[in-house]
Amino acid sequence: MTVKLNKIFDSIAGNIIFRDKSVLQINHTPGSIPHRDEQIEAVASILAPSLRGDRVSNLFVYGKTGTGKTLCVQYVTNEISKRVKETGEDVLKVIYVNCKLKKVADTEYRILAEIINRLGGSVPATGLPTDSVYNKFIELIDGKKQVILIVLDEIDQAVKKISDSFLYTLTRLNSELKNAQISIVGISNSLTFMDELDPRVRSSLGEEELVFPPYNALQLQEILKKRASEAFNEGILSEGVIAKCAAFAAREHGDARRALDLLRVAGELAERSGIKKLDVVRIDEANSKIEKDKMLDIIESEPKQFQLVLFAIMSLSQDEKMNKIFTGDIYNKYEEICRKTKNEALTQRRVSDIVAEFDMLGLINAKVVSKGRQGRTREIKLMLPENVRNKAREILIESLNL
DNA sequence: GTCAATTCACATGAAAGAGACCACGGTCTAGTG
DNA sequence: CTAGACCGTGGTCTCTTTCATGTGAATTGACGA
Repeated sequence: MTVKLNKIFDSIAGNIIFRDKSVLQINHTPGSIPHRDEQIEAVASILAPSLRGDRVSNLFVYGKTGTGKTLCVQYVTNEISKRVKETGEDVLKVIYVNCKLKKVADTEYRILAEIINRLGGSVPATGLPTDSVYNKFIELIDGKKQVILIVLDEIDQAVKKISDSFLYTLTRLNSELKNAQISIVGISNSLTFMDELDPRVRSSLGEEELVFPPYNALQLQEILKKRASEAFNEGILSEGVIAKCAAFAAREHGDARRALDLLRVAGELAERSGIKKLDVVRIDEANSKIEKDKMLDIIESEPKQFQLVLFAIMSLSQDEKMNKIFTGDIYNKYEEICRKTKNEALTQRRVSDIVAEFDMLGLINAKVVSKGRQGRTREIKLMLPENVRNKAREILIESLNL
């Protein structure tokens, strides 16, 4: 229905650039997945026994973002559940959980609760002891003979937050089940993730492993061409646009998602400025717009204390004579700002962590340096590009009502 | 001049507290027959 | 008698604080040449 509506609206708006923009959206599932035949086959052959209701090996999938991991696994599992439905036997359930989604599945409890909810049971979002949730889970699935295939996407994020013990519990759950069987498919962005796991978990979880290599520029081009032909109207794309997009994305470790984003945003930009052609310049604009939006989004959605700290950093780096900023400076400035704004100041310990988090987010670049007798600190550089700073300032001033 | 000890200013860890949520079970209250 | 309102308890989760320990090189100061 929404697709239909979109089409109507688009045609009314005299849409000349896009034919079907949704093709470029991240949640779009394409009909075919180029350059991933090998991986799809591998996944399929590992998961195939589930069709007979047999337990399948736990599978572990690595690969950088935008290499099609999630897509392939979802594709295969969809096909399998389709097959199962055709045969009419109810022997398999596939549950997909994205562990990175905050407030949904980023703790042991919530992941479990999410799984149960997907299975049709109901579990409150909070309030129950974890082991009683486990019992409920067992009760729910062990009623009959079946295979539960749990796909844990971005599993590295989850483990980083909550230790690997829950994976261990999950893999060990099979011994408590009389009828049902659980298999786990873990999807991870980090290639070194497996090394950091507890050896017991590693051996039980990593029965099968699969690596998704990044796409190279040529492959990206093909993917883009395919999608672009569906997404854009004829003759919109200028020469070299696709190639440029692919090149950009290939630089970012072959991230196809990034490439598609780039193309979409470029299209939107062209549309908004009323240009009837999508040329190479637009890609550059789109690239910087994506970067900018990403940063501003992060800044805006940050909690108050984080914003205060960031504001302190920004004020300091605006000051010309401060060519190097250290943690101590930030803390002093931060305290001063808190006093002025009647906010309560956090401890230095906490601020130190906040600074570290900004570093992770890429808003700043922090390097631990030792200055001899002057101690050890982080040397901090603000990474916001010039064209973002003013806007960022505005956002901060607004939300902190300075 | 050389070399180890010292020292600074935090980094980094671990543990525990505060406060917000929430479920569950028991008790109380008001409405109903 | 019963449904719903209203606690109290016990659980999770996030953000912090408190207490402890770690750390890399400039500086110091003792030592020997």
